[in-house]
Amino acid sequence: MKKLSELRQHILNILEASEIPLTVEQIRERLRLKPNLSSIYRSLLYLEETGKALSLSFGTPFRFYCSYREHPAHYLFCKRCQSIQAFHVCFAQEIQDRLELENNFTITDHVFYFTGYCQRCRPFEKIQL
Amino acid sequence: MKKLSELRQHILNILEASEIPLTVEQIRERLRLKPNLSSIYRSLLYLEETGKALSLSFGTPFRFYCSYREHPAHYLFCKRCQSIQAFHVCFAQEIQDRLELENNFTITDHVFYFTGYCQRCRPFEKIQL
DNA sequence: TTTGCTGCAAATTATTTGCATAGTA
DNA sequence: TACTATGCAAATAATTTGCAGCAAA
Repeated sequence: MKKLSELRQHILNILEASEIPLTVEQIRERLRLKPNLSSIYRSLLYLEETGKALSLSFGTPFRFYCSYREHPAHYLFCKRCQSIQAFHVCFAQEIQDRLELENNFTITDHVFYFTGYCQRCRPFEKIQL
Repeated sequence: MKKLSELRQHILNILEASEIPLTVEQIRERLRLKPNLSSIYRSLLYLEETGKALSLSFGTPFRFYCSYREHPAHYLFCKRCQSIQAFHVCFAQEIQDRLELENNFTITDHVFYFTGYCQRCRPFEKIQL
């Protein structure tokens, strides 16, 4: 019988306390006794499998994790400084039902984010390339 | 002066011919003379930097690439068989302007997909975990 | 001649896995 | 006792990088 161990519960609390998705490193920073990274990865896998958490990436090589309680949130991801802002306008539901019907698809989640340049990084936009 | 080399042009053609995003391996399959993977990665980086292509991931450890010509397309991604379907309802523009203004953010792209179970994999949904 | 593109091999990095140990019902 | 969680070290896999040779302006 699988259990929501102390570590898993702590990680879930951290995810629920954050408005934006966190990396594994950021989760570890927020844990007092620093568990092994593999334990964190395994905990996150468990939380995903039990539908308590969700992982996504913004095109970066590493993943971000968020709780379902905070979800559905949607994000602005800065391509330069990799900062994240959340916004809470969700119109996915409007088309979700139609998509499920038209495509014979069972939708469980969605991911929606914009990428670009945040306030600080706007001046650097034109410099790219 | 950087150039759209033959390889880069071929890769762009492949991306533009595909309705759904492709992995690096899938791109390589579609190229007659099989170039080195690192050359493909470098070409894709170039295409991204010049705003001709875009990469995303569906939570998988590997990335998918698509052309801007096909973009904005949006996807249904099956968590079980990893198949992709595209749909073309886009309502991002409606809120994009508002988000840019409210958050002092310059939006360049967006990524939007639903995950779940496709027609074939629906019977397996309940079996998970 | 200079600059940039490609192949090859090695390095890098996030993530996963095997195994031994510790914790818990 | 039996089962699950964790730490540690090693493995894996996608991607990146250094460098030499090649092609093009």
